[in-house]
Amino acid sequence: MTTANEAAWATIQQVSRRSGLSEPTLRYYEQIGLLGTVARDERSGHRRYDHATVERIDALACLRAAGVGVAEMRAYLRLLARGDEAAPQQRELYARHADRLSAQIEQLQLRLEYLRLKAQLWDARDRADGAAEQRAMARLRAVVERF
Amino acid sequence: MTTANEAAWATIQQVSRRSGLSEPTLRYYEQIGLLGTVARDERSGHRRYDHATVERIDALACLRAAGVGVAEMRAYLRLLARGDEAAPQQRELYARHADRLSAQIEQLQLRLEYLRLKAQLWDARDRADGAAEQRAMARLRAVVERF
DNA sequence: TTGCTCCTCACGTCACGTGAGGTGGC
DNA sequence: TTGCTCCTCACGTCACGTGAGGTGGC
Repeated sequence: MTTANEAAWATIQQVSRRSGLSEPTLRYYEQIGLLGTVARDERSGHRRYDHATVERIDALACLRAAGVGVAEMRAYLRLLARGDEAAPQQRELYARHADRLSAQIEQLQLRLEYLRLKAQLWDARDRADGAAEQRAMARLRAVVERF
Repeated sequence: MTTANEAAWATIQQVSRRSGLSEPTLRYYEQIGLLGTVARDERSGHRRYDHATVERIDALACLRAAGVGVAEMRAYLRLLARGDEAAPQQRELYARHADRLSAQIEQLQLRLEYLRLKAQLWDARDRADGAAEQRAMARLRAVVERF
C-alpha cells in the first residue's frame, strides 16, 4: 500500500498547490479538454492525477503564468501531439513566451520598487521624519521616470 | 503654447503606455469612480489627465500589477482621502502588497526558468542532440522540484 | 483631404469563483 | 461519529474587450 505522498498519482489539492492553479481551474481545464482524460478513484469518483498529467499541468501552469490564454494552450497541445516533428515550433513557442514573461517580470520589479518606496514614504510620514520623506520621494521620482 | 510632451496634461494613450493599463481600462476606472473627475478638452471632449490624476493612476496601476482588485483599490482611496492621519494604514497596505508581489515575482522567475529550459529541450530535440536534451531534462527536474 | 486619435454606448467575453447539496475516507 | 476532502451542476462575477457609429485635430 502506498500513501499519496509516494504514490503514482496526486490529488487535486496537491496538483493545485504545485501548479498554482485553483481547484476550480483544474476542473475547468479538464472540462474544456486541456487535460485529456483524468483518472478517477472508482469508489469515490475523486480525481487521480497521474505523472504524465501532472507534467502536462506543469507546462500549462507556466504558460498561464506568462499570460497565455486557453486558445494558445490548445495550439501548444496540438504541437505536443505531433511529437518531435514539431520541435522547432515548440522551441519557438516556449522561447516567445519566456521572452514575454521576462519582460513582464522586469516591469513587475519596477512596480515592486514603487510599492516598497511608497511604504517607506508613508512610514516616514507616520514618524514625521521629513528628511526620510524627501529621500523616499526623490527615489520615487526616479522609479516613475522608468515607467 | 505647449505640446502634449511638455504640457500639464497627458492624453489617454500616453497614460495607457505609462501605466500599462489599457485605454478601455482607464475609461472603466473613471466610470466606476476610481479616478475622480478627469478633465476634458472643451472642443473635442477628449480626456486631459492632469499631473495629480496621472500620479494616482501610477499608484493604482502598481497595485493592480500586484493583483489588487477594485474593492481594495477603493479602500486605498479612502485612506488617501484621510491624508497623513492614515499614514500607518497606508504603510501597512503598501508593505503588504509589496510582499505579495515579491513572492509572486519569485514564483514567476521559477516559471520563467521552466519555460527557458523547455525551449532548450526542444531545441536539443530539433538538433537531435541527445546530450543537450539530457542536460535540459535534468535541469528541468531540478526546477520542477521547487514548484 | 486624409489618417490618426479619441468619443459614447451596448454588448460580449474570458477565465474562472461560488454556493447548494451531497458523498467517501481516516 | 466527526472533520476533511472531494464531487457535480448551475449560476454569478470580475475586469475588462470589442465593435458600431461618429467626431475633432494636424
